[in-house]
Amino acid sequence: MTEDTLRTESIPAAEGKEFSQEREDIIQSVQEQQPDDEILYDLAELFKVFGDSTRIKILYSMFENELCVNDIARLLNLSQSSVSHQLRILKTSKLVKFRREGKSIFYSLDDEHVRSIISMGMEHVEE
Amino acid sequence: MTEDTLRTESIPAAEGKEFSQEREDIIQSVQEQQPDDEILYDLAELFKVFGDSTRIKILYSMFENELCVNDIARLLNLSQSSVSHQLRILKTSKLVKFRREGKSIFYSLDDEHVRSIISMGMEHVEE
DNA sequence: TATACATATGAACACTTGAACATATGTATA
DNA sequence: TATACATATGTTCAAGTGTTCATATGTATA
Repeated sequence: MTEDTLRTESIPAAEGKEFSQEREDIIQSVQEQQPDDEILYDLAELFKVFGDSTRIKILYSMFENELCVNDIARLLNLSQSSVSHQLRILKTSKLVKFRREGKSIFYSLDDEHVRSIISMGMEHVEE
Repeated sequence: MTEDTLRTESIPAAEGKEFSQEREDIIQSVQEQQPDDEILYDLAELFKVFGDSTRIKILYSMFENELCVNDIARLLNLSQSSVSHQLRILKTSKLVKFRREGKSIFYSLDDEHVRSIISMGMEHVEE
């Protein structure tokens, strides 16, 4: 029973449980279920966009209304530049859409996913 | 018609649309609907936790199985230290729970909210 | 209790990022 | 087209953050 060089894992041979092999199987199973790294990377990038209080405030302000940049800036007491920068990020992530009306540009949430994600998060926070 | 000093807003008096006042009303309405800053701050903090690819990978690996620190480290090819650090963040945010079994500590997703949030994000990403 | 194993923690460092400021672009009107 | 308004963009900088390395704590067994 000299399995010392088999692998680095501890195998409690006395108990005969083969604990390590069980873990290996689970790890392999998880590995197969795990989405591609690229997708998980994109997923993290998505949440990263939600992970800033300024952007969350902006998103929430558009929960039921479309608003123009200046509206948001005054509403949240932010500089126009800051709002515009953040809106660009939200635009890039396809979280908001926009339409032009004269000199103003009206922004609104892009789809129901956005509302759902925020709502889910809210439920978790409000516990 | 010298309304120059009234306010900085442009009021197209010619059209008589009182555009500015309409915006003011909307802004006030949104302001009343907006949750407290503190809540939105917490919400952003929550999403911030999801907004890191390492943590997302860790969370996803526990989607259907409980795993110990070492499992995760090998599975995702991360250092034990890094996993432990990230798990602490996930623990603090109440996204994962854990139980001890001998020398190992098994982690798993804390509740269905976590799964829901990830799934919602996935839907958005997979478009 | 001495040892090995599993996990947690602390400190240092490189990297990322949001805010501010200045400026550019785009649009409507006189 | 000159002007004013609305929005967008580029740059700089301070603050925040993930990883690594070293080390500490906790647990089981000889």
